Amino acid sequence: MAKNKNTEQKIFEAATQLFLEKGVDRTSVRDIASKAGINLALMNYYFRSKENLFDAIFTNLVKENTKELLKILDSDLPLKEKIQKYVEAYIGMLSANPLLVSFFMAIIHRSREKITKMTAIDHLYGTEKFSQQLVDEGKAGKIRKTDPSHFFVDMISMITFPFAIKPLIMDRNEMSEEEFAAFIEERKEHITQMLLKSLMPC
Amino acid sequence: MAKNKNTEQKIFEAATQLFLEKGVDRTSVRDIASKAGINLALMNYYFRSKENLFDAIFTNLVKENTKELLKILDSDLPLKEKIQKYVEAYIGMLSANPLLVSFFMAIIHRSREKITKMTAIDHLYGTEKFSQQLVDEGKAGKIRKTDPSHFFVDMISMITFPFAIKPLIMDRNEMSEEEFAAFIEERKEHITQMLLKSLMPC
DNA sequence: GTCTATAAAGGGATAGAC
DNA sequence: GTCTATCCCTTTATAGAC
Repeated sequence: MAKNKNTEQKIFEAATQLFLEKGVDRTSVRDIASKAGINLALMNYYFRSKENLFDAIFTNLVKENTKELLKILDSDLPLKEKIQKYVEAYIGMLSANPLLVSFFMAIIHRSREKITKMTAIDHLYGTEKFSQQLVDEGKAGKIRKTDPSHFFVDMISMITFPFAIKPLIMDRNEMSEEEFAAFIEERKEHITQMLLKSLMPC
Repeated sequence: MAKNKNTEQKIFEAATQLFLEKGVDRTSVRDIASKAGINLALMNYYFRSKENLFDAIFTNLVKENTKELLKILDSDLPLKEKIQKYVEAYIGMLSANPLLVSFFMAIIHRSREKITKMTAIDHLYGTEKFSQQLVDEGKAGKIRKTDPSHFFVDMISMITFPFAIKPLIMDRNEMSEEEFAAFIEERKEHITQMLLKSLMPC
């Protein structure tokens, strides 16, 4: 841990990394203190409890990583361009944070009860303007009439799911890390085409 | 727990249910013993350790629930019919076991290191015959030339991912359990059409 | 095969000195 | 704000009686 950070930051960053890698329930407060280079009493001093620290980290991870994505969805870009930009930005973000999806999936299972009460999830599933755009263009006959709920689910499924099952994909296709990265890179164009094709009236 | 089961079964079934609901790391051996109506020493007598019990349960869950799906993928059905049957059977199976995907996602995160060594995952990602079929029909000009790796990932992403994020979908779309079930039911036809359309030469 | 009792380790959290 | 020492609880696993 770098010295030019305050203690709170050091704890926060050490815990973030450990939670992402080992999972919340397999990371002890002692692990966090050790990685942060402090003692375990300080975690309680700054964050009151491990669960409270987890809440803060979860919120931060969601907000930090979805900012750009929400901007795209809420922009005035034309529909097809918006889809292309969103897919590209989302996959780009996940490539830079390859454990994020798997971690979120684990958290949804772990914290089913409280997750919908955490306001951060607003950032994970924002569709209002985008949905309206889909409906409008469907009515105008520019695209095939499309149910926005299904379309949005299709889109985020194809974008994110491969990251969640990365170990399986790599193993079954005998891929190296580089090959997996290339596979994911291919999906930017692949998913965009798939989605746009589904919108075509034909 | 029913009395007409032997102790090993009672432990196995109690643990399966608890692991699915609370997660492996949030379930204690005491929880399992209590739910099974026995004492905690018997878990070690029959399964040696909690981790060993988990391995057995994971393997069983995968094998039991993928049997029919593999049969379809390995059958001699024509491609389009096979896709339709697979999507329908997969969604049907997951609707009957709504926590399965979320549990698997959590396990992939928890057990990244050993998961590819567990032979059960062969059952989760079997594509040989199906891949060949896609390649063959592409060469024959019956469908658009299609990369089977991407196609298979698209398919299982759209089928399974919505179950993993069920709490988010329900919350953001203000759905009841029944409405979510209906949404999922709609996806059988929706996903099939989406996949078939992507194969069309047009 | 099933039980009680307990060992041995690790967990989160806090008291109190500095 | 940071530390050491410690409390107290829960965990997994085992020993040994029945």
